[in-house]
Amino acid sequence: MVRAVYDGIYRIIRSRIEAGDYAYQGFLPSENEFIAEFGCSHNTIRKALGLLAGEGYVHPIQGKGVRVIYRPLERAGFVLGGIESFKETAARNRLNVATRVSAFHDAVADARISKATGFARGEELVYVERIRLLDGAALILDRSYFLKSAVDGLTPEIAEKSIYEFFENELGIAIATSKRAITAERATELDARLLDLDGYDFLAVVTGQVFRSDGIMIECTQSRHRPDHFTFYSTATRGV
Amino acid sequence: MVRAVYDGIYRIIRSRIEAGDYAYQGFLPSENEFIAEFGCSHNTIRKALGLLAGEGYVHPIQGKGVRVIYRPLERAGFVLGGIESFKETAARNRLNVATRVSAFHDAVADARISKATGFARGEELVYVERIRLLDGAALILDRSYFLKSAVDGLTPEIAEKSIYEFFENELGIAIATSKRAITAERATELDARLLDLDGYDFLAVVTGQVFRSDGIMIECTQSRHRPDHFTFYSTATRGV
DNA sequence: GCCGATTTGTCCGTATGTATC
DNA sequence: CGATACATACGGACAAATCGG
Repeated sequence: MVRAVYDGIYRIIRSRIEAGDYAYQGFLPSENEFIAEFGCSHNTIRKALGLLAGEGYVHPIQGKGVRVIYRPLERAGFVLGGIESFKETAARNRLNVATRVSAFHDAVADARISKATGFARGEELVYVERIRLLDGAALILDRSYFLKSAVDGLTPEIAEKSIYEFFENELGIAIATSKRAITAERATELDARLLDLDGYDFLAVVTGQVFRSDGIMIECTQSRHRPDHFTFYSTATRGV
Repeated sequence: MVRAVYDGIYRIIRSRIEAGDYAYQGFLPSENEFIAEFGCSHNTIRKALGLLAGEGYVHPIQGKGVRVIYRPLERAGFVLGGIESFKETAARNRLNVATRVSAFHDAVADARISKATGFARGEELVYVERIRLLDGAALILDRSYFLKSAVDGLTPEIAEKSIYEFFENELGIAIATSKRAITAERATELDARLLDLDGYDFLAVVTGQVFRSDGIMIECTQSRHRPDHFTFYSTATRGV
């Protein structure tokens, strides 16, 4: 895929910030300096800087400059908040990761499922239950409903690897938008049976809907995390 | 403050979506139709639509249109994920809300505080501990450090009302960016003493940093929520 | 399969407003 | 006041995806 100009510039500036080339609390070069460096237009630079601001790397101040507010994360754990798959996350954190599929069967959205997931009543689905292991400990329980028509050819073997890779490489599906809700809940019998709770009797729960690039919801997943390995990061910006 | 054109258009379209004028899974009018309606340029409409997409209201599909993916929330609780104050949230949910200040004193950032909050060592701070009551039940414990130089004139009486209103109206401070991390944690002795835990022994914890519009961090707050009243919403978009 | 109309995506150049110093 | 820097808005051009004939 050929990348857009603004995306390339965004990545370059982001990597410089992460490398510390631009100091925390310092200012980036001005927009005009970037225009001179990259040979692009005002709007293109602004789009790249807008992405960085939206992700909490920088903060623009009218009349002064664009301040760097990024610092490396201190607490270990999963970096969420953007769209990042389990495998990507594990790789970033250099952990030994495995997935075990504990259930895999078809289902039809009845009233209960429809209310919980947002799929329409009667929709044909596939139910997948996965356990995520880090360095041998079962830390995450994923319970997913997929839109059956969208994941034709999905097997337990594929689910053990990465369903996202299957989406993108085999089915050519581009994931675009996802919505998540984070809550904290008491661990259930099922959680206790499938996870290494290590004394914990509560979990951090992420319930998410995934939309294909044509806007159709194709997945609703509930991820139940042992709390000591879970952190969800989020950045918000108020319209000035 | 005079609002920007794109912001007004964004609000109009958003309110139509929330009112159901544009159906879930249906398409918005095309960009050209909006241009005709609002009498503005292509880019201005795109900026408004970009805001809606970023907040999970719509999902644009190249060559087809902009699909509505918003639906009213089902689960009661706090709407977070954007920047919304406790009072705004309570008003939206029509709850009877009160705040009690349980501690209020100056502090200096030592090694421990500096590591936990991100304030520099030696920085002069104000520590504020607040309990949020909904319909008489103590559900949330807020423990905040403020940059002393930025909140001059802050009193316990003001903290009982809204510190954000104090920021914006008295001090003329505009809050711009905030970063948050969500975790689930075991309730402490302090939590049990100050909150109505109602049998729960764990909490949803939001640790957040607030940046003033000049990019300086002025607040670091940890909000500890009883889990049955807490939900954090988030929308993510993967760069196509 | 091709072509043309429609729609969103990207990029440019320019102008003007507003805040900071 | 002027210089600098970010913010907003416009108009135009072309690319890419979709859909219907």
